[in-house]
Amino acid sequence: MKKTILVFGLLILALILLFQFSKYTITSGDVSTEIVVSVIAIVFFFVGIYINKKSLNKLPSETVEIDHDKIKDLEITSREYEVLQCISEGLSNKEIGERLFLSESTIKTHVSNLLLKLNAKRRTQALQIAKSLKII
Amino acid sequence: MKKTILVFGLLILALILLFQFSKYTITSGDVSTEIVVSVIAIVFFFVGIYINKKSLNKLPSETVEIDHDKIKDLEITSREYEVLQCISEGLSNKEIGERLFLSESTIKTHVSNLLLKLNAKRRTQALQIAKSLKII
DNA sequence: TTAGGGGTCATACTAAAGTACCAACGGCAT
DNA sequence: ATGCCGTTGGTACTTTAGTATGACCCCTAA
Repeated sequence: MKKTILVFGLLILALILLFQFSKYTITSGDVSTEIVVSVIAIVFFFVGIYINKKSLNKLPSETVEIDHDKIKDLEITSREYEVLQCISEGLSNKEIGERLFLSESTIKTHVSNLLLKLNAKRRTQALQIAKSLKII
Repeated sequence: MKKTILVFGLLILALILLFQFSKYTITSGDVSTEIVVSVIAIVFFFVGIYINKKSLNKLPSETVEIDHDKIKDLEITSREYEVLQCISEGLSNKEIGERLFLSESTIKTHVSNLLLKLNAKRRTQALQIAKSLKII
């Protein structure tokens, strides 16, 4: 946090200096206007990129597109997919049953089928596989 | 793709116009230098942000930064963290033990401590919590 | 040197997960 | 209408996960 303040402080200082410098050079006529304008443009262009990168790092922005075709390829049914989503939320079979108004037996059936279709031995492995396949 | 070319074409055109406009206004002296420089700075600042966003969208860029401070805050030890990573790979306690050359008992101890520290009831829930905390 | 923390391991137990098999119902296509 | 498939649910069982407790070792800070 202190580092961020320091960086931004130096940045603003540098920009003010650049600003004053450009004013001076343009009015004095030592350097051509094109070059000064170009320098300002380039500097602020990269400042924009830098600030943008910083702000993007703070938001997570998890843009993971779900591969619906893959789900169909694996012959995962809609119910099974619902159960898979519940598993990824860390719910137990009992809790999944309560959420979907089904018995724990049914959830076990769905989970077993899911493990077969995802070729997993455990629900945690199913999660890892499903993520690598961009299913969840 | 055609859209991208169109957008960039218009952008470059606008920038050239802005460039010429700034040259004209500075040399003619109608508008103060400060304002022209400010306009150029602001415009290129946002152009930088825009270009950066565009380029970032093209790469998938799974930039999930791990929050090491959080790990320390939760008092998760290095061994426990290793076990957590193994869990996220879908390994069983036995398999984790084999990978880390430890007994299954030890893994169970670490897992239990992890669940306490992450305030989770199950390993799947621990995964979900750890992900939300940007620990894994 | 002693207390505390991290790491290791064990036993004994309960709870949850997972497997196997069976059964029933409804929709849908041949 | 006959068969397939998805969905639901059950029983019975094995395996894995998780808890509780105690023990030992090593290192480090007080």
